[in-house]
Order: sequence, then structure tokens, then C-alpha cells
Amino acid sequence: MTFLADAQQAIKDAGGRMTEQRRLIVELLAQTTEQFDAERLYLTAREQNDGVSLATVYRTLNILEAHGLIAPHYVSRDHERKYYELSNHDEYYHFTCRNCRKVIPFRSDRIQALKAALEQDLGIEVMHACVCFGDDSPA
Amino acid sequence: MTFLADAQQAIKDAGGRMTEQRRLIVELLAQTTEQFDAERLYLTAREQNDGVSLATVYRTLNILEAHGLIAPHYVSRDHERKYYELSNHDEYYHFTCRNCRKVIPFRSDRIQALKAALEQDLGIEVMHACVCFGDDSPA
DNA sequence: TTGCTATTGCAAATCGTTTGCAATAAGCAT
DNA sequence: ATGCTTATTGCAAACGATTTGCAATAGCAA
Repeated sequence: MTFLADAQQAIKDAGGRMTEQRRLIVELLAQTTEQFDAERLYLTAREQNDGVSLATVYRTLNILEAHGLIAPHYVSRDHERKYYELSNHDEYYHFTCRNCRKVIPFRSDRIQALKAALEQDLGIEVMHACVCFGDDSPA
Repeated sequence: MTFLADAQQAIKDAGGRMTEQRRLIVELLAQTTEQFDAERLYLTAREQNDGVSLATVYRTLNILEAHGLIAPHYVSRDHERKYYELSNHDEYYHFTCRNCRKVIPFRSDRIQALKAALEQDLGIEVMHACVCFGDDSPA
């Protein structure tokens, strides 16, 4: 199930049309591994087709988000821009380095264990959670 | 060590002055247990003293954040506003309910254990981390 | 092809937050 | 207390990211 196919389906299901601009945007996203924002995506898209407007990028991102193909990424403490990541990711986690501000992804099955334990402890189903360490304020 | 005293100290250390407006804002914050944003704080402050402007609220929040007395709170997926929480909190965590959107705080020493284990595993010092559960996209 | 209507680019609008400026007030020195 | 220096204020304009109104364009089903 490719990202493009999924997107195509989502758009069609919503009674939408697969335009040239949307195809380009979705193709670019399909190749994306890192997080991205509207501006960066817009600039990249422009390189291939200068008939893509920023408004269209925003509109397309909103559609993809609404259909769960991409999701906002809030690890970065930059509250100015809205960053996205693809939704078809494996379960993964990230640290943000206080010095270089880089987002460092990692895996650890310890976290799966924590999740299970918390569900047990608290009697809830964890769908999405944010756990904050440290008692000092982030930079 | 009261919040007000800490704030007073922080402002003084920065060569600042404790004005009537700042005192009011800080006093309101000292009584705050939930997360807050500039707008809500502004409206509350207005009830006590209608000579407090939104600009002053923003400026005061920026000072308090710079001095580590409050910290931005990014659990909420509302990327429109900037939410804060007091920094002098114990280590605590929160779930966001997908249905009612409420932020549910909780404690669990399991997380302290996870933190220690990750530091061991990865050879880093955890100051602040965000751990995301679930492979489906958040609402 | 034709026709209906979703989509586009543009520019103007919005929303939260920041900033320039002239007036005011903290608080130190007297 | 009084005066002086300068940080702080309120206001309104500026800002940057995102959204939206509109007339023109282009999917796509018949």
C-alpha cells in the first residue's frame, strides 16, 4: 500500500480530484523521511513545478492530515511553524538535544513495556501520550 | 520559596522592576494549577485591574519563561496558541483524552525507571523528552 | 466533447504574538 | 519626601504563519 495510493484513495473518498499539484506534493511526501513544514514542502515543490502555490500546499496538507496520512509533530519546541511527519511510521521516539536542537529518533522496547504497564496501572488505553522528563524548564 | 518571591527575584536580577501589573499577573499564576495561555491570563487579570494590557501579559510571560519560572506546554495538539505551565512542578505526566480532549495528569514511578533505563541504554542525560505512543495518527 | 464543480493562484484577511513610541511610574540617590 | 533616570506601560501598527474569497482553470463523469 503506497503512500501515493493511500492519498489517492483518501482524496477520492472525499469526493476530491487528483490534480497535478496534489500529485506532485504527495509524491514528494512519499519520499520524505524527516519531518517537514509547509514552507519547505512548498519550496521543494516549486523546484519541480513553479505553478504550485503556497495556498495549495497548505490546503493539501490539511486534507492529508484530516485523513490521517500525515500528523503534526510537536516535539520541536518551535511553536511558530507547524511541522508534520508521515503517519505510516513504526512506533518510534525522539529526544531533542538541548544544545544543537536536533531531534534524535530512537527505538526502545522499554517504552512498549511502559505503555503496557501504564495501561494496566491506570485502566486506560494508550493511543497517544506525551511523557515529559526533567524538572527544569526546557530551553 | 514562593512563586511570587522567585519571580520577584528573577525580575530584579534582570534589572527589572516589579510593577503593579506584573505583581497581579504573577499572583494569578501562583494560584494556577492548570495550564494557561496569554489570552486567558489576560482576561482573568482584567477582572482585577482593567489597566492591564494584553501586550504586558505577553511581555511578562516572556520574562517568566526566559527565567525558567514557567515553561511552554506542548501536549495539547492545538498548535494555534501557546500554552504554559508552572515550572515548579513535581515530575508529572499527562494523557490527552481523544474523546473529551481533556489533559489528564498522572504520576507513575515507572516513568522514572524508564528514564534511568534509557539513560543507561543510550548513554545520554535525559533533561526533557517526549515519548509518543500509538501508531495511529492523533485526532 | 461537454458541462458541472472541485481546485487553483492570487491577494486580502485572520489570528496569535511582537514591537515602536510617547507617556507613565519604579525605585535609587539625594 | 523629591527629583531623576530609565524600565515599563498601553496603544496601535507590524509581523509571520495560515486561511479564505473570488474569478479563472482544469478534473472527470457522461
